[in-house]
Amino acid sequence: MKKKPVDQLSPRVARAEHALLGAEIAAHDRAYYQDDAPTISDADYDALRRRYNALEEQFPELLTAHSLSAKVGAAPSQKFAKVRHSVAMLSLGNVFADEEVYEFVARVKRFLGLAEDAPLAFVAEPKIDGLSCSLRYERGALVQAATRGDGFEGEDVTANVRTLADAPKHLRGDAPAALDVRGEVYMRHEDFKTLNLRQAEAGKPLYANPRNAAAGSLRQLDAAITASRNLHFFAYTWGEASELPAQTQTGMLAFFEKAGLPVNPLAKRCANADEMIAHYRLIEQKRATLGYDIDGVVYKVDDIGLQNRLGFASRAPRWAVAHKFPAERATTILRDIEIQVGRTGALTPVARLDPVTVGGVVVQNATLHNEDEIARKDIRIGDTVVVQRAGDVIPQVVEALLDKRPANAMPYAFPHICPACGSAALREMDESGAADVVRRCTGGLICPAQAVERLKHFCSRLAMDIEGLGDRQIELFYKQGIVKNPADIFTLQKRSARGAFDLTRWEGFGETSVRNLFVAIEAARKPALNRFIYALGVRRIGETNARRLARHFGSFEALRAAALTDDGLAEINAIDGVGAVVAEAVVDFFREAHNETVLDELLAEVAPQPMEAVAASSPVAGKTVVFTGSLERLTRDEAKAQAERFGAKVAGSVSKKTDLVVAGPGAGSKLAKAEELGIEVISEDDWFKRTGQE
DNA sequence: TCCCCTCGAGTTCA
DNA sequence: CTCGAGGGGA
Repeated sequence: MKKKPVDQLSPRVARAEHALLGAEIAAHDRAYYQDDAPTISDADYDALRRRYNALEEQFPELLTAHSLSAKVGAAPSQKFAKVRHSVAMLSLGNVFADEEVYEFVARVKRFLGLAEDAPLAFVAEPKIDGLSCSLRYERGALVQAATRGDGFEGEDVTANVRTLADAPKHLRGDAPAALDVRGEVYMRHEDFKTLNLRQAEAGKPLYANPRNAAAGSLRQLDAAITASRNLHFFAYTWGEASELPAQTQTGMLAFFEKAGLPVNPLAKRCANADEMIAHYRLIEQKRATLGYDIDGVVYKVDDIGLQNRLGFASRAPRWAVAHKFPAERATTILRDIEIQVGRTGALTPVARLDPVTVGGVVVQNATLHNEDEIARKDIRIGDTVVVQRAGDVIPQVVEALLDKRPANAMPYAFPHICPACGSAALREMDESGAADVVRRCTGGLICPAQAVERLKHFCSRLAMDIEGLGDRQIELFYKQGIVKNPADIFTLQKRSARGAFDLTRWEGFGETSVRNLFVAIEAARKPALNRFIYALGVRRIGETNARRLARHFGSFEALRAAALTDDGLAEINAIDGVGAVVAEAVVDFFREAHNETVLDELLAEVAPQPMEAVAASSPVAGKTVVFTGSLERLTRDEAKAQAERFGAKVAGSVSKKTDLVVAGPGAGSKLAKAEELGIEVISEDDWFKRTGQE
């Protein structure tokens, strides 16, 4: 059915269609997000969405009728219980080039204090493109299975995993009292094909790729459906274990195999980087004939003792890395370049593309990063461009194909005024005269785009976490003029009661949802100090720096008072991890006259909670430690990593700020200095005892 | 002064 | 998830 262009509709017809579309999209959203069973194709869904948005653009009054917005991205499915992983399921670092593999090996050796040419064995195994799962075995019996989730908490899919032939109910032979077996649930190509044929016959939607099919099949309410999907499993690592049956990765794989768990046959022990890369090439060659999807090769240090010594950097283990196959690419036409204005005024160019499938996903937008990026790649509107999904997720424009460029294509002129408020958009210079890569709107307080983005940030999950005040609601409230700054959120109810406006008459805000919104707002009146500081959106103050400030000052008043004095600037600057630039940003924020007013208004409504004193969770927390002499059980890097894990700060030299010196044999001047200053000196063994490691 | 790591900010899609 | 830049150790 061909629909009339939106600009030919009467407002009445538009309203009716908008309402119908809203209901339809909401139903699809529910099917997709909550039931894991999309009822239409992505393309059809996108068409509905586009039409819906076009209606709103043409008839802005429809924005008040937003029954849809409240539901999008709403609470995840409740049908699976949550499972907390006792050992987190982390992701891996990625490398793409051979060169980086050599660097990885060198980095590992350096951390372990090994010579460059010292022997060190790794295991190389295919990286299966499925979904990670943790299978808990107690006394050899499968008792629970959980998805990865966010790495810390997943979903309980025990009933479904029990239907997998690859997941034995009982392990063969001797098994530890408790063992989390981890691996990948995946679907083979032939099963994927059969499944989609069946879906098509039943008039059901097709799965985009085997991974989605595996994910959709595992997260079924009815385990009988999972059983019919013929999912497979490879074991390749473990989480919590009462005891380990082996001391190496290869040993563990052998144990898995003996216990009746499938292990990928292409896992191979390699003596050095050259062998690892050779095995990568071999796997790459076999990729097409494996019968299942893989997206790279994983290298792990074989020795588990060494794995433990290496430990984890912030997000990923130091002892493993994924060598990814080159990202899949596609070509499409760049129709337009749109400029978005961020909370800090940053102008970000986004490419609007003709829809194209890349790696099983339809891509229509891709970030172009910044002005220089567009110029460097000489990307022009109308160009045929190559698109890839970086790290498998974020689409990016790789290059423009010059031989397909339309003759009239002009170099892209990046706007020098803000598209939202018309203010000049400038690139800040640092002292050396180098221009910042980002061009920023200077409209600051008068720019509506920045104001809205700041409000969204204020309400967001990691900040004030006000449920019911999502992006759409904030845009609406701002547009309607009832929320202009953060304090306005907290006076909504009062003003509503006075009859300044009636939310319940705005479609999409029934009495219940308005009541819930007000409850959520009330609940946000006593935020944790760190969240409150983060919510203010001070430049350069993200989650971590906000926490550092909160911990140091303990109360908002203390922070604010300090920011207004010169000594305060120095004090902020002295906080570990906070330097001159960040301290300056904090002080600038509090000294801005408009911010003072906004803060006063906000603090009349909200009481950020003082922080409890920094928890002394370990005996060395908060202490400054110096390691000296030759350590026999730890390398310097390890010692440092350990100390930081226990909340201590590591310094390179002994001063009166030092709390503890850990001295090995041969300690010289540092030890003497420590004794001179009367600082406590302990041995390496004492360190292990002190930190409760033995 | 250089280099490495961490942090902030911005973004996509399903 | 990635890029750029700040912070801090060498």
